Amino acid sequence: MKDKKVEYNPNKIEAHWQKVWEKEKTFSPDLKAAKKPFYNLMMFPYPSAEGLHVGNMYAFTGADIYGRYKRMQGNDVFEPIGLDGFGIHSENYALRVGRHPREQAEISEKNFYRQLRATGNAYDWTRTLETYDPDYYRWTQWIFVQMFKKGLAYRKKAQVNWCPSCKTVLADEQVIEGKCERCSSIVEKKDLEQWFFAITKYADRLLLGLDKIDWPEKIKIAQRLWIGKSEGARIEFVIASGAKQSQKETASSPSASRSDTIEVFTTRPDTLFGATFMVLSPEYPIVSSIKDKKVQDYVRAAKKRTERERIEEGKEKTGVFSGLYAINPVNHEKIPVWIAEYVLMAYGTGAIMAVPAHDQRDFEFAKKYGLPIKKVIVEPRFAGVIERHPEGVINVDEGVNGVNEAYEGEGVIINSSEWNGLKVPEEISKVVDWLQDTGIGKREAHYHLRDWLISRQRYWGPPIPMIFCSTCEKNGIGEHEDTPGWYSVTEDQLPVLLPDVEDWKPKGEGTSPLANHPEFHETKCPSCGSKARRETDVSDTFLDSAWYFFRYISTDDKTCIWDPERARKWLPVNMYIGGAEHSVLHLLYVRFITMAFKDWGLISHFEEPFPRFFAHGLLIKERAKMSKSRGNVVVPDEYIAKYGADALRLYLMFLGPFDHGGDFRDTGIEGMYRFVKRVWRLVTQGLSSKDQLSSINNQELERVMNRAIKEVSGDIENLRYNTAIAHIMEYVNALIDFHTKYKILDTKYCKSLLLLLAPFAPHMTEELWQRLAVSGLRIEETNQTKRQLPTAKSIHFEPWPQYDEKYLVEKEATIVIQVNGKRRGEIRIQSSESRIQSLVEGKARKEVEKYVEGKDVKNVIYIPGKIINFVV
RNA sequence: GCUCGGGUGGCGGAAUGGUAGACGCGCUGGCUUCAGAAGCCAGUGUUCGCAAGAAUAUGGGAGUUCGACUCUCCCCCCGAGCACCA
Repeated sequence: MKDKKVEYNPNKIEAHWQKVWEKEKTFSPDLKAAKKPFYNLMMFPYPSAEGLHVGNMYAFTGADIYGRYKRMQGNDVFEPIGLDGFGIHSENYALRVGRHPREQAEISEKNFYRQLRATGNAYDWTRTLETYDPDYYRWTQWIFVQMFKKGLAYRKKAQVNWCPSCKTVLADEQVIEGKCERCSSIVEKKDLEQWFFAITKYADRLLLGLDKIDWPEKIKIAQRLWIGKSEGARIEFVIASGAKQSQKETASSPSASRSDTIEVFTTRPDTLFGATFMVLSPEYPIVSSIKDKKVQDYVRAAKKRTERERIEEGKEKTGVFSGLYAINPVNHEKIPVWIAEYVLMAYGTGAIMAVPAHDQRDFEFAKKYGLPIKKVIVEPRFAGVIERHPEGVINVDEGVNGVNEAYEGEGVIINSSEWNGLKVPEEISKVVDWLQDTGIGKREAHYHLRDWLISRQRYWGPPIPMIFCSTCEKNGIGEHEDTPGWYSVTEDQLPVLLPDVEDWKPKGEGTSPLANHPEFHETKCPSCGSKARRETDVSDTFLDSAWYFFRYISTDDKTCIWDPERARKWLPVNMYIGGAEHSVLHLLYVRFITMAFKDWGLISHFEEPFPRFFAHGLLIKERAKMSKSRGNVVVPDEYIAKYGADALRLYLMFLGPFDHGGDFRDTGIEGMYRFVKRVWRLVTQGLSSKDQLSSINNQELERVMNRAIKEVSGDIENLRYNTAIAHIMEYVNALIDFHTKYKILDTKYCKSLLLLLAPFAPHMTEELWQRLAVSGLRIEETNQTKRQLPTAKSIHFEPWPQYDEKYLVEKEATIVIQVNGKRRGEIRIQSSESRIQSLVEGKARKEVEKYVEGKDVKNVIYIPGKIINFVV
């Protein structure tokens, strides 16, 4: 080439376009005027000062590509970014580096935003938000106040998860395998009074809503299991009179309203006749009133162990007889009441009816302590036998003695008077109806989901906007009748500012550092005016991130939580992309908060915040998750400096399917950098005018282009970026071959190539697009030192290329010939002829004569245009 | 223990009933160069063979089918989530 070569210089190009896009507000849609709003959102990042690593970049780039594709399809795409920098994650980082969280937040913010800019994502930089900004957390606090006003926020003394290292309580969702979600310390149980959000009131809606949303099945299943609905019945057992314990009424608990009965929850009311004993959890209220020394020793030993120890001690069940008896309400048998660890206070009523014949745990317990086992369900194949025994009593001991497991499968009820012959599980419902009619029990569902423990004994978070007045408490007055002494902070007093204090580190005494600051917590009661105290705990980080996408649409308006008109236009979020690790944390909380907003009338046209969610895979390094402690965190900066963000974006997306993640090894980046340079060279050197082309038959090229458009479009729509890039590469290879052969190339092929590549490599495609617009044909070195603002419309607003089916058909078809399913040859044939089977068969037959010769052709299978198989 | 993903060349992966290994990395040989880089050309699952060619091959085993990486059943291995939930 004689032309002056135009060198590819990614650093220069990328910095230039990033500046231009931000200055021109290229990716800041007019939220009011937009005609085709498309809210493209990536999961909220929390910034640490190590900053953004390639794992984050992997996720964000994948989300950005989708947004850019939607923009080129004519949508007004809104792609905001912000920082979830309030809360325990950020505070723990500040602790580690020994800097005040506020100071650290400033450093992290600057660094994180710088890195995010360098990745070239199409963020709307005019609408960033940070959760630690008082203009933001004012509304987080406002949400808390609304929760309190609607009775969804309440205080309760309960056994809660306590992380001894983070020195705070945690929600159930934040305990992973008995360990702290943040620091992996073993979580302890503590009896503390805390604030909760009543997410369980939404359990059924959270469950039902899953059927209506387009989320990965995996995530939906995880949420279903977490919500964990089990349907059954609550059944009351009366304690047999004659038990001489003095039963003092203990602290009122919903599960033990009366001390002379024991209520149980069971999913198998059909086995009630088989209940031969009962088991109470060691924490069950009446247990403490049993004076027996053996009982109290057992209970004390059990309580001393952590939950984790109890589980780790394995399947070996231990227990002690309480001395009490209860009456089985259906057959009036007197059955013993035991106390055992394997029954958990936290689930159901903390007491169970034990049916050893049909529950493996009860079975093991019964075997160990020699308790009776009564079979009340038989396998379906015995159904006929039961009909011949009107009493429904057959082989009571069959399958029990000498067998070492309970029968938990489906079957038919026996030994249960009028229930005999009912099929289970199909007819359990009839049993429950019967129990309801006779007043023995009532239909009930229980959930694994617990209320969301929202308070944290930490500094770096939004102070919970509540005030406690002991005077009012004494008088039994409060904002609600049932919350004496407690008042929410009035709206005009929000935000309750987090004060700058020196002793911000967690103390571990069950209170927040703010408890040491009277200047913060001393206040006046909003009702009676006497001395009162502010709540000093802060709220959970997950509350900050549970509503951020509402705020993005109105960051310019400080007078309301969001502009309702914009909400109607922009919400719900069209596409949400993030990690699967939040399936039962963030993604559940967000759905709950959104449903609450709907009930409060803040929104009306939706209650699922994310109708479409895509879970990307995890980018790992050397087969392990990137983490500071492993020392395998890869930062994108040096790669961007060396190869440019465009090459790195392409490399990351080419690694494998976006929902699978991948292992980051930098060997492949070189190859991708070469690819980017090849494209650059092709477009800068290879263009000629149309007239020169008239003599060359470029039908094949036309087909390749249309095919590329079709494949790339479909792949991006399904977020299959790796194959999209592969198809772009095939297209590039075809263009280079053509150019090598004829030395010319029609500009339109280069243009379509740039358009297809634009979402992946936004900077270099913009640069080439703009140069093409200026020069029309041949790109030469322009005066780079005096760059002007773009003269043409940004490539990122150009319409996405369309393909035409008619160019996709090949003139010649290759038909593979098989004999008995084995490939034996192939023929090429005019596409028009491929429809005529006899013709194809004849030609194919000749081709594979040596394999068919002298044999009977029993069958010929022909798939037009693809394959022909002779069966001999 | 239960639930959900996976298992394909030296590597990442493609192909969801019709030519297994697209696309890329790596590697081998060649061209170009003073040299390097970059670039270009050819090759690259395994076994036998100088070659033509043949056999064989998608964790293992069985099955359905004219035809199976793809569907069904059993087993092995890896990863993720939940876990004494009554």
